[in-house]
Amino acid sequence: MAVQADHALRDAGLRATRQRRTVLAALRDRSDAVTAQDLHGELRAAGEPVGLTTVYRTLTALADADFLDVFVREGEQAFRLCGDQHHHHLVCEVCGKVEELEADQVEQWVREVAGRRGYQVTGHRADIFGVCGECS
Amino acid sequence: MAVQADHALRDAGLRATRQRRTVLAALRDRSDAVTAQDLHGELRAAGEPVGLTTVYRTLTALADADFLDVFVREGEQAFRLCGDQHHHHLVCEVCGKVEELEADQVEQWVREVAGRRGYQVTGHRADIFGVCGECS
DNA sequence: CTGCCGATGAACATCGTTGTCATCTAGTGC
DNA sequence: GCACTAGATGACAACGATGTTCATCGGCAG
Repeated sequence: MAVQADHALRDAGLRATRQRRTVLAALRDRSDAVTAQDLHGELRAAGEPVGLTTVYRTLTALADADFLDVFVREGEQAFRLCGDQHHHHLVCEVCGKVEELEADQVEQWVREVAGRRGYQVTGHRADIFGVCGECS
Repeated sequence: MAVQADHALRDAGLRATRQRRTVLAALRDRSDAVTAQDLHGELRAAGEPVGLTTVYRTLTALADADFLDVFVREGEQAFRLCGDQHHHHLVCEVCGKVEELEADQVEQWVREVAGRRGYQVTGHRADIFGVCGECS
C-alpha cells in the first residue's frame, strides 16, 4: 500500500515523503470530504507531526493532479480522494458521505446543449445533494 | 424600472434604499457574474457612494432571497441576477457570459439516481463550462 | 409629519488560506 | 553506502474575504 501511495505521488510529480503518505493514507480511510484544517487537526491528534502548511500544499497538489475532488462549502474547501475517471457526485448533507456516479445521460445533455448553442465544452459538473437512507 | 426594483426588494423583505437600487441596477446591466469587491469598485468609480459592507450585505441578502446565483471561483464568490425558476448554467470561460438552461433530462436523472440509492433529494446543480461561439 | 426600526458604513475582528525563508530530506549519481 | 541538490517542510507572517460593532441615517407605516 505504501508502495501504491508512492507510485501515485510519483505519477503526480511529487516526492514520496512521510507527510504526504500520511495525508494520502488518511484520505483513503474515509468516504466523506475533509477540510485541510480538520485533517491537520486529526493527524496531529493521532500523533502524526505534520505542519498545517504542508497539509494545505499536499491537498492542493493532489487536487491539481486530479487525485482529489474539491468541494466548497461555507467558504472553505473540502477534499476527497476520487477515482481517476470523470464522474459526478451524490452527497449526503447530514453525514457528509459522497458517492461517485457515472451519468451517460448527463454527458449526452452536455454535448447536446453545447452543440446547439455553439459552445466548445471545456468541462462540466453535476452533483446531487440529499439525505442518504441511513440518515433519514 | 425603479418601481420594479422596489417590488423585487419588497418581496425579499428588504427596504428599497438608494444603495440597493444601485446594486440591483448594476446587476441588471450584465450577464456575467461579479464579485462584491469588483462591484463595489465599479460603483465607487461610477460616483455612487456605497460602502463595501453594504455591497456584501446586499448581495448576500439578494442571494438568500434567490434573486441571485452564486458562483465560487478562486476562493471568492461572484453573484449574478437570475431567473426565479430552477435552472442550470452554460458559462463561457473567456468572456464570463452566463446562459441559463432548463434541463428536464437532468431533473429526471437526479430523481432516478436518488431514488435508486435511497436518497431524499434536497438539491442539485449542473453547470457546463466552455467557450462560446464569439470567443472561439 | 413623526417615530421606529431596519439599513448604512467606517473601523475593527476573524478566519481560511497562501507566502516567506531557513532548514531538512528524498532520491539520484557516484 | 555517501554526498549532493532540488524539492519539501513547518513556524510564522501576511493577505484577502467576510463577520461584527456601533453610531448615525433614512424608509415607510401610521
